[in-house]
Amino acid sequence: MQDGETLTGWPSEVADEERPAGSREKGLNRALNILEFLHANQRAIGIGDLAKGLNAPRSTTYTLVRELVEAGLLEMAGDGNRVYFGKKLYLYGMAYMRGNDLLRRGRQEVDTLSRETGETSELCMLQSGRYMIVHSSPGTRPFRISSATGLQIPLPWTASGRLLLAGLDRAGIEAMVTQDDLVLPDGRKLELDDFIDDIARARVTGYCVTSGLVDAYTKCLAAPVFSAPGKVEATMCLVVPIDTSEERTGELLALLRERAARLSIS
Amino acid sequence: MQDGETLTGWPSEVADEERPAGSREKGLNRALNILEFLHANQRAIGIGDLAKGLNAPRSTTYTLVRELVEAGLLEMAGDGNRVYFGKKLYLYGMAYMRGNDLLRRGRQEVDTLSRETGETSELCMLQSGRYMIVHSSPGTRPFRISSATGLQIPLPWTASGRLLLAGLDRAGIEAMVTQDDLVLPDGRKLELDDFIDDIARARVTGYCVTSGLVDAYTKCLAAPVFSAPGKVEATMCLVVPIDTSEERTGELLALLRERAARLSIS
DNA sequence: AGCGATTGTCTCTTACAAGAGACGTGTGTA
DNA sequence: TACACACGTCTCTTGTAAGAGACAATCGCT
Repeated sequence: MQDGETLTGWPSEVADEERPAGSREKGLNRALNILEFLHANQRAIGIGDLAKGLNAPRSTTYTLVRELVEAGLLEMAGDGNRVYFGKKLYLYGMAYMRGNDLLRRGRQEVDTLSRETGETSELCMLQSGRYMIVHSSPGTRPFRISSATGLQIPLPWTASGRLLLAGLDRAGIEAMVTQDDLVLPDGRKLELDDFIDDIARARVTGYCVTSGLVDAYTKCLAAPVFSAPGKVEATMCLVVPIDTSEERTGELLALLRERAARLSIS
Repeated sequence: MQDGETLTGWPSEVADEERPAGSREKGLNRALNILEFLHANQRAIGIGDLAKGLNAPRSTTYTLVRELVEAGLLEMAGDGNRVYFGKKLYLYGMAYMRGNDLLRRGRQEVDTLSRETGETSELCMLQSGRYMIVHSSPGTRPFRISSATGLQIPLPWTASGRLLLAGLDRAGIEAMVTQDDLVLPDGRKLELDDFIDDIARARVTGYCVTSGLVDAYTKCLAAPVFSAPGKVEATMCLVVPIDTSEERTGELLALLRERAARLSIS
């Protein structure tokens, strides 16, 4: 470890999953873990630290990193022995965006919305069963509420989560949330049944508002983006201070729903 | 093959390289080839076609695709059995951009420059020894000269190529170009010595202009972006009609060099 | 200088993933 | 109805890549 800092944000999915023993691990998985680890830490990491952080043998890690660097998925960072994402990933990412109308237009709508309202606005999607902020535009308030794009958050913590699951039946929903997901950051525990009720309500009303869920100061307004009738592909949401007036909340919600609906005509 | 179309743009690096025999291939490499293949074709591809296109066994391809989809690097495209890039790649790509000042600022400069001049403007870098368009902004002419980002082009075909190699000695340059690279699209053959002279001249003057190299109708103006004194990290370039007047060319070049210099202060 | 920790490379073994191929199903067409 | 061809899944074998560990070189500390 170059600095005293411990490696925070260790994604539990990366390291453990079901681990039969100290058995061998496939190279591809190791490589995927490396990418995930770099993403979680958002900075260049030394190869040794990478091996430590992932419980991977040093020799293997060196080999993999070399291959990934040659392929252009990783690059050696300036000072010499640290690695971070490479140009190839940037290119693939741009290709994804080009090939994905919804994402491309969604980013624009979110940027516009946050400029018009001054509030933080986000585009969210499901990513392998978890809620994910795909694009976020910070807004102009003196104290911004910002969250990193790519952050994965338990579905029950968010308004968007309630909408994203609106297409599923009870069994489907249960399969998507673990017991841990129902525990909020401040320790409160949600009831699964309440959550399912929320989802049903969100499906009917076509929007969802939550207050003080992930933290005590914010309210979250979300509206669904449909890729097909009944199929929620994404959500747009606004993150506003919890003391925002009823009236303004109503205005914002109407605007948000209009924009989300516009995105849906795909 | 779903449609009658043949798979064009088969990247020769992907399929052959040195192939000892019908020997086994590492899973990671196969996966990297899949990504490269999708990038070359810029569209969703069926798993069967993927296997064909990469000379990979069908069973292996199914397994790999499943793993990559689970990891989020790939996604099943709408209709069911085709795959394309996934959200994870988008996120990694954005992380790369965030972590890379030069790229982030370079994109902005390029966009600005193309808006101000109305000409096509590009940001170029070296990517594992090849010239690559990292970002491109189309300009406002009725007939646009556009090239896909991520396209890899032989270094001797471009003005930027001459600048990107400005930091290398003769041996270094020779290592970067093959005989094939010296043959232009219209069949003309460049002399290696002429190319090396061009590079030396570009190093001294701090810019490079080429006319009618990749095609007969365009002129290419390029200026270097330095990451350290003498180290060319990228180039900005303008693609203009070949009959652009001396005077306007001079103006554009001056503007281009100013902007590239601004990027260099890093 | 003396010590411990880290870095990058290399060798050798064996656990296991890549691949061949069979199977059942679905789809288009003659 | 029969045929040819794709798709998706499964099983079994064996070639090989993951991993353990040794090594020299370098770094940072006292």
